[in-house]
Amino acid sequence: MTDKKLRKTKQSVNRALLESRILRSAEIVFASKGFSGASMERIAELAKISKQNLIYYFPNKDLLYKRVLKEILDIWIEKLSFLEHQEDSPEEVIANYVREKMQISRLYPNGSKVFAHEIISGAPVLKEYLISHLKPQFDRDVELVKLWINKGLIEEIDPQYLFFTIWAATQTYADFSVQMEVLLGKSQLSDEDFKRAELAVTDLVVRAIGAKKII
Amino acid sequence: MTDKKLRKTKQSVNRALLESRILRSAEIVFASKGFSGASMERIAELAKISKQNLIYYFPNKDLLYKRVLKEILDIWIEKLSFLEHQEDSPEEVIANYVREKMQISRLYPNGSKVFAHEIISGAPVLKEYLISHLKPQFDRDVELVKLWINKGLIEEIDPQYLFFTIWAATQTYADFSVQMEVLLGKSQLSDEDFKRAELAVTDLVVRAIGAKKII
DNA sequence: ACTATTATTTACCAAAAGGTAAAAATATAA
DNA sequence: TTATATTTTTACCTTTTGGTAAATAATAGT
Repeated sequence: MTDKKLRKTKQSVNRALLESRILRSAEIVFASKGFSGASMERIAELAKISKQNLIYYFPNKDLLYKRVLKEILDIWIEKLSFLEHQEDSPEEVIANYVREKMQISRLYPNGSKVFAHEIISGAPVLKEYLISHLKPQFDRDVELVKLWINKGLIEEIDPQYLFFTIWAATQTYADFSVQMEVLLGKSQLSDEDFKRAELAVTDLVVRAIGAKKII
Repeated sequence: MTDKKLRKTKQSVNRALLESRILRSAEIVFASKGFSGASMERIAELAKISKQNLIYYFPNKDLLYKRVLKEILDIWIEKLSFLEHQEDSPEEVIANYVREKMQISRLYPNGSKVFAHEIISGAPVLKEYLISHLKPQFDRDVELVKLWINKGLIEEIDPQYLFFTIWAATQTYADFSVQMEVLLGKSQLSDEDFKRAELAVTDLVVRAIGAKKII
């Protein structure tokens, strides 16, 4: 008997496709309504299946919510490793970091919003994760920045608040996009807008840490 | 007959007190659960009255929500007028602006969070307000910054993105406070933390616009 | 003291929503 | 082709919740 799980049967392929379609739909609904405001009915509707069928794939709302959160966290972990490019100069590392973070806001606005809702609500689901995963990485990254300062590579700046600022300044392009659209008089932020934003934020941070301007 | 509305009878005093107690409770619940997740029952419970009694004061949830939003917007309008201190230097104006915005995050974290939930959710209630009130003020403020640049008072910087960054960097101390608490290893952010954050953000922005450091 | 107004409680309801159970339909393995 | 496993649909149930209606209590005005 061939392995049930690994064989790419018609069913297993469809299942994978459908699951990711559901996750995308869920992301959209959670982003725009928050956990409580998101209904399984609405998520199912977006995914073009029945509510009962949705429940067949994700037995309950909590589980679905956690899966959506996990997806965006996985992306962050994968792309936002501050220490991977230690050989680069501080400017390059930071510029790259800002670029990656901004890319995520661009490519995964809904996941970012779900995360934002969760944190603003007091991180009822993610608090443990923040403690066990994010904090250790944060502490390491802070140490690296301190090292840069001690070596005189960048200006004296509080590393912790530097990170908070970078996160806020990049995350805002996902979370507060509606406000920006209104203020910029556009119905949607364009690639151009994101490119300019990326430059503006990078520039601002690089200037602030006293590193040379890049370009 | 003396004016019913203006006389400070026992009832009218209690009413005012109770209404503000309700609004504070509502703010807390909307902040931590979002609009849909907030129940009238829970708000009433926090305000120590019955649900029916709550409904007597605020006939429906939408209205209550709008009142909570209005409160925080009024505070912002009152405190965040960029043009009021035109006689000051750019550094002073911006430093003052950052300080005020940070104060609001400090003093009204729940209102700030309610606003954040609303915007992240696509501003279903506030969109019109943003267009009619915020945009005009934004446009004026942007013009002032452009003037500064043209006069050579500050470095060339994109004014729009400068504002987005300031807002994000200050707002984050209200919205993402839980994340910071975890990362800083504290159960609550202290006055000291906010003071340091204020300095860090001010410093960062002031450096970035190429103005002299203030202290 | 009596009346009118305001505040609070009690009783109730309809809609929404998460979820269970089981039948029916479809696909896969032999 | 037939038995088995997977997927989808149908029917239904319970809890939560925003809200209505009306009775009761408390306060204010005369």
